[in-house]
Amino acid sequence: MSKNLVIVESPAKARTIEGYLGKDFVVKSSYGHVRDLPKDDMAIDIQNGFRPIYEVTPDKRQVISELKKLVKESDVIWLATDDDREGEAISWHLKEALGLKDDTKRIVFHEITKKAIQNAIESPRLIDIDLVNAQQARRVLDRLVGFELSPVLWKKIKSGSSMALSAGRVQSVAVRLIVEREREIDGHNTKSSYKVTAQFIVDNGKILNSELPKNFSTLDEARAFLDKCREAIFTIRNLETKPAKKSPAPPFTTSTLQQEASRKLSFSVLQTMTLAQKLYESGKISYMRTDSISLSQEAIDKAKQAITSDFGEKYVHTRQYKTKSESAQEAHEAIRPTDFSVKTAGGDRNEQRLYDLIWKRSIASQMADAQLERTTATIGISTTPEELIAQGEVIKFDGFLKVYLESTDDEDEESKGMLPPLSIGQVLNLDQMKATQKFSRPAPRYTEASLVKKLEEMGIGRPSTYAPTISTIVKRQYVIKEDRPGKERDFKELILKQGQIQEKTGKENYGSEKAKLFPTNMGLVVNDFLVEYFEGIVDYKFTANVEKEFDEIANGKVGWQDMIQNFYGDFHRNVETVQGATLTGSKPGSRDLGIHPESGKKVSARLGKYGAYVQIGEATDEDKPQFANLKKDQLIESISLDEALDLFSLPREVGFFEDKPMVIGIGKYGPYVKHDDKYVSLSKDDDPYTVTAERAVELIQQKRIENISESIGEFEGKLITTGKGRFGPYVKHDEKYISLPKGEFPAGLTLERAIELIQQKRLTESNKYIREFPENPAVKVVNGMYGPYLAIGKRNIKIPKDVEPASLTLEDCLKLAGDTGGDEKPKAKKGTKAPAKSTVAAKKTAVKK
DNA sequence: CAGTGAGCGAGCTTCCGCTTGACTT
Repeated sequence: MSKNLVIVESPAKARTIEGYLGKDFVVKSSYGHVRDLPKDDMAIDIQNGFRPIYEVTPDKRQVISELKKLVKESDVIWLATDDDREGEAISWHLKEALGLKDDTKRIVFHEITKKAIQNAIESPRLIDIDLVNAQQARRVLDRLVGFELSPVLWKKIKSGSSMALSAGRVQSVAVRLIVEREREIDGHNTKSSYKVTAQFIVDNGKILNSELPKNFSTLDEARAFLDKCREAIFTIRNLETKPAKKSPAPPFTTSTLQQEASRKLSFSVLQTMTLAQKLYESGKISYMRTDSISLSQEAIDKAKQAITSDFGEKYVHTRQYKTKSESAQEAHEAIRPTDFSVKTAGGDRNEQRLYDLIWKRSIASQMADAQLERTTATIGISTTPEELIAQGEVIKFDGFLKVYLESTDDEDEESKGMLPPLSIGQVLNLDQMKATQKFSRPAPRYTEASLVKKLEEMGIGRPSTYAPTISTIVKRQYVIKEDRPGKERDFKELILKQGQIQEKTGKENYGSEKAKLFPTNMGLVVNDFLVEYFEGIVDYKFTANVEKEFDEIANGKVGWQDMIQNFYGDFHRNVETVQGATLTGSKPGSRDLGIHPESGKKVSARLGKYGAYVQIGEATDEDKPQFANLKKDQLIESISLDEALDLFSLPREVGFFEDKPMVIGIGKYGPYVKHDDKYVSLSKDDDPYTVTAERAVELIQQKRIENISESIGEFEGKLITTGKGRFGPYVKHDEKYISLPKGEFPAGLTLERAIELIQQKRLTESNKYIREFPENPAVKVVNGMYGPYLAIGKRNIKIPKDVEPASLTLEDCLKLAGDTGGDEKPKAKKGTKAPAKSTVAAKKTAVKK
């Protein structure tokens, strides 16, 4: 009986598969990639065919050493990493790192079913070195681009270790999309037109809504039309009923899951992925990082069963969806429940909500089309050839909509409702007709999820990187995700009622944004720089083009080094040129705004180390130039001279309080009110440029209240006091301090609330220590944020999953401490700095062993 | 705790893609 070791990428997958394979098989996981280029060194021998110098990733050393042990004990090794470019490379790296033979068995499967695994075991192949080379080309290209481009930004735009700038094939395009969308919106020319709608009352008091297919471009035209309708007779000229159908959407991929969870549940892409990961680890859903929309036959059969038992057989319509995406690699199934008969996922509320979404979408994908009937009524007007149109929709058979209709949070599909009974020739009674001014809208700003959608459409990035890419561009402060209030505008409306036309002006709010991505000044500057000097890299088609070349490598038609050489020549020359050149034109991120009307000095907006600012005068002037920061949200490229000069109105006196002046300013720690030599920070919602004296007084008084400690009552015979200390506002009772939760202040704190907080704190305290030992008070079993751990003196030791923390004895604890005890190696100090790196990393070829 | 931005230059930073568990009041 031979012993088998199967290596997959994910531990959850390993657990499942082990169950399918029986006793002779041990299934372990590599936890993703095990070797990579070192983090802080180019590690590519450019002179020698771009030879990459890999190392076992530090956090994978243990994985590798454990796998090595198992390899020794096994007769047959099966490399079962994902069936895509990265997966093939992981197998190859495993082979190299574990010292396996070239003929090690490589197996692949696209679904985690017993049958699929057994089939795979029956038809092993060898590692596909061409595919591995395509991955190496991808890796080397990304490293070259990232590690040569980023330093150009440090040199030409801003350097500094905190919030370092960076550029890369994926992130820079993501930023570009956001920047260009913002400019599109900025340049949008709002046009208005007048939309005509009419409401009729039919025999039995029911209402018929209709509209004119065309809009009028001016108020006068709209008025002329309504004028004609004043005395008109309205007749049904035509009634047409057509069957229609709606089909369900395919089951989720990573990207569509992120979009839907964003729209329906308002989750961020990171939140969605974290929840999905939990569902995956607890065995509730299939793998969540996938670009495939197909389901295993087994899953389809199970879905069919579930639909039949829940809704009946006529609701079943199984389908196999095929991806339209060229970049899809389809190593996994679409995202689906592992068991369709399970409707609850356990875990917290949001896990359940996400699971519900996945369940519904997967089930719906295997359900019948909805059958509809659309009725169109054409309404003639006796005084003009124009016609009004009324449309209604009736669901004849709900099909998959049954699953969606159950959901309360589905609002994207507004149903049109039914038309009242009508007949041709019927004369209608006009209740009122309106011509309402409508404004054209610019393209919408990106949300995280719509950005992911766009990137996916362009074939940029992978399911595993969508969420991290967004984190990167936010962390670099190229973009910011936030809400912004809208503006108000007037709109005109003409109303025809009882033969009279009335003109009305209404107000509407427009342009308010929620959780949208906006470019920052830094994002604009870095993007413009890259577009100007490295257009080839931030070109939207760059990834698509290199992907084609990677495919050729994978097909064995092109050598990977040749491909990289071909790319690198021009790219590197360009890097050198831009590095060395004094940039033509003005410094990136600088813009002249005009002349200061009083002093005649030049006014300019620039990007500095601390952000964007406006400067009056030149550094070379006799007297020093004056500076002022731009407000949050103000962009260098769009600030006007007036807005810029307005920034110099700080610090300003807003008024007096208790005979002393209050001064508003902006300091190192943000906007403040200074009064009686004491500073009070403004709140986030206060604009220092417009804040009033009343508000300033309020802030000063609020601060006083917070700082004064006062007793608010007694509890268990001891005083409860509130106050503000080093760590913020607190409640104190029995010599113990409790920090107030965010948003709560001592000022409004009731005795009841204070007692609640004290009891809450006791509860968590009592839950915290799972076990204590009177014999040895230094040893405790503690419930920590990341699970139970053992605290012995100053050391903390994680308690293994298979140990029940509540039943540990003191001896167990000491043993646990002894097992994992002490031999922590001090990290080898990073070598004293190597001689200055030449521009290329040729030197690093010196063997690393 | 309540000012800084240029320039002089050393020394710091960085990519994309695959995975989860390490941080502990």
